[in-house]
Amino acid sequence: MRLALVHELQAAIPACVVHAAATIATALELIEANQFALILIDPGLPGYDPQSGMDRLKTISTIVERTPAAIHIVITGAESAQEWEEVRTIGVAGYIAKNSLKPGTMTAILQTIADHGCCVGLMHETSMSPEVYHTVLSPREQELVQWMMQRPANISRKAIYDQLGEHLNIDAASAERYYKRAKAKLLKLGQLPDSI
Amino acid sequence: MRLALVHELQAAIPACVVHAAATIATALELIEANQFALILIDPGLPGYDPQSGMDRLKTISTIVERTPAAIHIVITGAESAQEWEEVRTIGVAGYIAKNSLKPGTMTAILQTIADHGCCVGLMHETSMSPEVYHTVLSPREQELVQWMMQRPANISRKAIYDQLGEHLNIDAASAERYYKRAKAKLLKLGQLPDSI
DNA sequence: GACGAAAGTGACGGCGCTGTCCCTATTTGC
DNA sequence: GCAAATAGGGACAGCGCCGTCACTTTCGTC
Repeated sequence: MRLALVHELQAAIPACVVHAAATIATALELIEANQFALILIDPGLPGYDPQSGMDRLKTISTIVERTPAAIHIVITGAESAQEWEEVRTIGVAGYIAKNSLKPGTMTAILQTIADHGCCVGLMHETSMSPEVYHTVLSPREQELVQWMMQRPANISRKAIYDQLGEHLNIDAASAERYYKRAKAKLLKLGQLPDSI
Repeated sequence: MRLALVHELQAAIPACVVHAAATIATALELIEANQFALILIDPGLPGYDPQSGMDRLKTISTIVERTPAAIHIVITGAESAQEWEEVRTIGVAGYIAKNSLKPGTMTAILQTIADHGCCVGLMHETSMSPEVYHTVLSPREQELVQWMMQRPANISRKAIYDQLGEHLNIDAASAERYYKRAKAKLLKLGQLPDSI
């Protein structure tokens, strides 16, 4: 889980160094030994950390107080607008619900913080369409299949190719070829979804 | 977060197809449209799902009842030995705490289920050493640096190379070269950690 | 002074993913 | 019927990661 966050961060910030801590104790060691520009805090479940009986708010404020030079973002599983208000007064710049953390969201969040000084929030899942992942497909192929499966019936495939070309900065023709290769792979392995 | 789980699964099971659902509603659609061999359930935070007021146990039992042919594993953030006992009687084969979910754990869990029929549990973090991730390093290099930083003072680097060679099925000499290349990269970019 | 452990550097083949280009049937719509 | 969209397959260069081989230098110790 930590790793997933690290990857999101690395995707959002090219050429960065990320330190991760499993417990509050190690986190406190880290912020004493290093100067961080950005700190993500996941307070974990209430009263979870075995090392200390600290609760969520105490955990957050402790870290924020000891690192006044850094920008702070709280990642939480149990989102709460009230908590967001509370941590905001402490000096936290962002508050993200894990549920709204899709690939790329981190980039957007950081951008918003950079622009509007601080302050971002939480939104609920909008796309509830199921997701399918095939190990035989490369990431690009995977993405193409994903997009194509979400295509509304009244839109031509060609339009999707164009969209994708723009979105990924590649030729629409290349996008087309990706999709075809992906489909061929799935067909050969008998993993052809009905929805294609 | 879902993605992280999917990746763990894909790493554990070569050549598989993974379906993922963001909500119980979509999950129920999926299990009606497909025949699954393995089902991971993350009941989420208590009373979280906006679509239904189902609580954790109800969510789990609903899914288990409707898919008698599948093996079920529950992934939870708020681990509880009592809950594990409860879901076990329902027919759940595994119970994993998110905190003990390190890369590779999934493989071990599935192996244990395959061997011992069912039944796996939860253990707390043992290694609390901090983790560092550099975008400039390739995964292999990253791993090498990680290992080397955890080296006890009384063990020669050569011994680590041998360990790694065995662990990764590569030449100890190659491991040595990886480490050196990684160090060179970090040095050139001024990101040299003190602990090397 | 000699010898071995450790450090630093350069180069190479293999492989998979990416993005591109080209060519041919079949189906769909006007 | 004709044109455009859809479907299918084959080839290629670039690039990064992986694993390997070889060579030089520095340091500490015996």
